[in-house]
Amino acid sequence: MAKNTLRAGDSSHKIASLLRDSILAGNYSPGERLVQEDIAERFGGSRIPVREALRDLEGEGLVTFVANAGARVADLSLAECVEVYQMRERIEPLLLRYSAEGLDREALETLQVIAAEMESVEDPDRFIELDRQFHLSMYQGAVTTVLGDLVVMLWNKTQPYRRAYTKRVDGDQRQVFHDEHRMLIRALVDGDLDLAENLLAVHIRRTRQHLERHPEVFSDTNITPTQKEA
Amino acid sequence: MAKNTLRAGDSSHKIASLLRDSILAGNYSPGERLVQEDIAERFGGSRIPVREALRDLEGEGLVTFVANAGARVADLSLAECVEVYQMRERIEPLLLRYSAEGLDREALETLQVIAAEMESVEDPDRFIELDRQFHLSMYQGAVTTVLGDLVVMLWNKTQPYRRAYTKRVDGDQRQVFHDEHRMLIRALVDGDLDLAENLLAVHIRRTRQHLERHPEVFSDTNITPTQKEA
DNA sequence: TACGCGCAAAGTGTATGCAATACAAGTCTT
DNA sequence: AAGACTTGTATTGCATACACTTTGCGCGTA
Repeated sequence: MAKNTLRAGDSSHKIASLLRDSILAGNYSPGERLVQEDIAERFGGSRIPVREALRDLEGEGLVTFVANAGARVADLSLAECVEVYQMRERIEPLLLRYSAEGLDREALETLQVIAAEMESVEDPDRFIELDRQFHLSMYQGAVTTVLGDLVVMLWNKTQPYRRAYTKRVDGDQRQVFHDEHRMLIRALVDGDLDLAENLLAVHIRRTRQHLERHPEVFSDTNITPTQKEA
Repeated sequence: MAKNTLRAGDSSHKIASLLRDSILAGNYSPGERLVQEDIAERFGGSRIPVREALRDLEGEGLVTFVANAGARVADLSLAECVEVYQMRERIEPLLLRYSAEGLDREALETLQVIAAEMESVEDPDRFIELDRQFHLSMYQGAVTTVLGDLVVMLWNKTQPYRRAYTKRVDGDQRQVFHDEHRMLIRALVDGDLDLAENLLAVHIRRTRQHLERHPEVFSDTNITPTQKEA
C-alpha cells in the first residue's frame, strides 16, 4: 500500500521527523526560536502535534523547551560539547562491539567506499555528511534498543558544531583523520575487536581535542547546567 | 476546578513528575497499559497535558508509545537490561570523575551513612531505595547537562527489575556488594580517581552478572529491538 | 537621556469536542 | 465447532477555542 496519503494517527511523528531533518540540515541555527504556529503552518497541522513533536525532539536533545517562553534549537556550550564527546569516547566502542559481528563483507566494503570518497571530497557539508554516514554505518550491525539511539542522539546534538568546526580544519589534521578511519576498517576486517575499540576511542578523543581549539564556534552565552534534585 | 494550586503553564510537568514517581515506586508494573483519561482524572487536568507527560516519560525511557494503541510502562527484556548495564559500566565511571572534585567531606560522610544503613536494613524496598541513593549521591558533585540525566534515565529504566532481583539475592552476594561500596568510598576519600573508576565499573559488572542469573525476572515476551534506518 | 511603568500584541498552555482507529465480543458461514 | 466477518465500544489523534504569560514598545517622569 502506497503511503502517499497522510495516514492517520501519525501527524506528530511526521512533523518531528521533518523538523529533525531540517534542524540537522542546518536550516535552523542553534538558539533560534521555534514558534509553534509557524511550524504548524510550515509542515501542516495544528499546534498540538507540533507541540508533541517539539517534546520528542527535546527528548532527543535537539530542542530546548522553556516553560511559557517557547522552544528553541538546542545550543551547546564548549563544556557541554566536550562532555558529549567524552561520553561518545566511552560509549561508541561498546556499540561497535555490538555491531562488529553483524557487519558482513558488503558492509565493510561500503565503509571503504565512504572513507575513500571522504578523502577526495571538497565541500565541507558533504564531508560531514559522509563522516556521519561512515560512523553510523559502522554501527549498522548492532541490534540494540537504547545504546544505538543514544549514540545517534549524541551525534545529533553536536551536529551543528561539527559542521562549523569542519570548515576550519587544515590538511594535516584531515590526513590523521583519514588514517584513523582506514586503520579502523582494517581492524574490523581483521576481526580485532579490542584494537577497533581502542582506535575508535582515540579517534573520538583526538577529534574532541581539535574541537577544543576552536572555542569560537560556541556561543557560551549558555547558563543551563541542569542541577538535579536529591 | 477544585484545584486552587494550579499554577499556570506547568500542568504537564507536574503530571510527568507525579507519574514518574508513581512508576518508579512500583505502583505500575512493566507492560501495564496507561490510559490517558484515567491518568488525567487521577492527577487532575485534561488529556492534553497527560499526552505530553507521557511523551516526556517516553523520552526518559519509562514509557513506550505505540501509534494508535496507547502508552504502556516500559518493559525490558533480559538482553536489553544487560545492554543498559553495559552502558552504565562505561558511563558511570566518567560521571564519577566529573563528580569527585565536587564531593566535600560532608558528602562523603553521607555516603558512609547510607552504606552503613544498607548493611543493616532488612526490607528489600528500602534496600534498593538506599542503593539508588548511594550511587546517585556519589554523583551529586557533578555539574553536567547530558551525562547526569542519562545516568538517571538508565537507573530509571532498570528500576523495576532491580527491585524484583534484589528480593532474591542471598547473604554472600550482599556481603560482596557492601565491600565494594566501602572500597569505593575509601578510594574517593583517598582521592584515587582511577581506582574509584575501576571499582565502580567492576561493581556494576558484577551486579549485571548476578542479574543474568535471574532471567525469570524478565518478561521476554518482548519483540521490539528498534532497528534503525539507513 | 535614561529609567520605569503599563498596556497591547504575540505566543504559549489547557480544555473540550469530533473523527479515526484498534480491540473485543457476537454473528454468520462453512 | 472452528474460523472469518461484522458490529459496537473504548480510546486515541487532532483541530478549534479560550485563558493565561511573556515580551516589546510607547509614554511619562525625573
